Amino acid sequence: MTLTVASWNVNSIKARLPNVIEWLEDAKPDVACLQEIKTVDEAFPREEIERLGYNIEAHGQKTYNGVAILSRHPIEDVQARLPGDDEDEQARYLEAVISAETGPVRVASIYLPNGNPAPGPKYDYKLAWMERLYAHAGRLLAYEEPTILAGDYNCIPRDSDCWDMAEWEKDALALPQTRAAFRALKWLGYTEAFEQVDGRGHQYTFYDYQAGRWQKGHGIRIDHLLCSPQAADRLEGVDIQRATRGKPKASDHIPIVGTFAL
DNA sequence: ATGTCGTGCTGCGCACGA
Repeated sequence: MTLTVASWNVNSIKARLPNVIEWLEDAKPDVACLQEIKTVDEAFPREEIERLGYNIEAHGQKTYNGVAILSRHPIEDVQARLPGDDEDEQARYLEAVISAETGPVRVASIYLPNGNPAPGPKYDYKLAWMERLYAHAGRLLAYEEPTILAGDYNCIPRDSDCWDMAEWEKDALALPQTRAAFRALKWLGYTEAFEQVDGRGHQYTFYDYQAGRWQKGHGIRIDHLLCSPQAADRLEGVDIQRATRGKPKASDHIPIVGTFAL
């Protein structure tokens, strides 16, 4: 059996609904982790997506942030919010267990803080959030399950993951501390799916709407699938689905889809 | 290069976040 697990920052589920529906019909991911749904759960366009055969769990808020998990298989043990700060009201983390045919697969939909401008309180929040993710991701490894932490990490891992490092070296997405915190997740025992099966430079998942970035090929790779050993062992391929970015009313992010023998 | 989107209201243009 194969299980495909996708991550896509849709930049508003309501504004993006036609694009999301077309993508679900075309790519047919088994599991889709969405970010920046930008809506409260009550206003999530549930029926339109359920009609395509998906179960839905959402953790949203008004205007900003918001994450969701869509799955063709049953969704269990849903956990919203990243542990470690009860004061944190931003909807950036949703975790659940997917009952795949071969057994349980844990997935999380992650919208990691942007952190700009850096330095400053927003960057402090980003680094603190990454520390909380580190602590939680470490605890998840103890389950020894296939686990996929999918999301918009707002981290450019390597110089070759952007078109021009000179434009990014002082940005919260590429600062050494950001990269170190991302690497720390890997040292825990998580495998970054794209790096594992492909690893080429300049395979971008985000192109800013501004300044004709898409037309110029000026993108960055910031959407990632982090796999526990039990998921990494089953990883067969990763696809960055560039065609979605060229569609009318596209999100500024591109879906990344991992295929697992699960 | 202050360029483009999406949201929501101090609302029919603006501020904010990205």
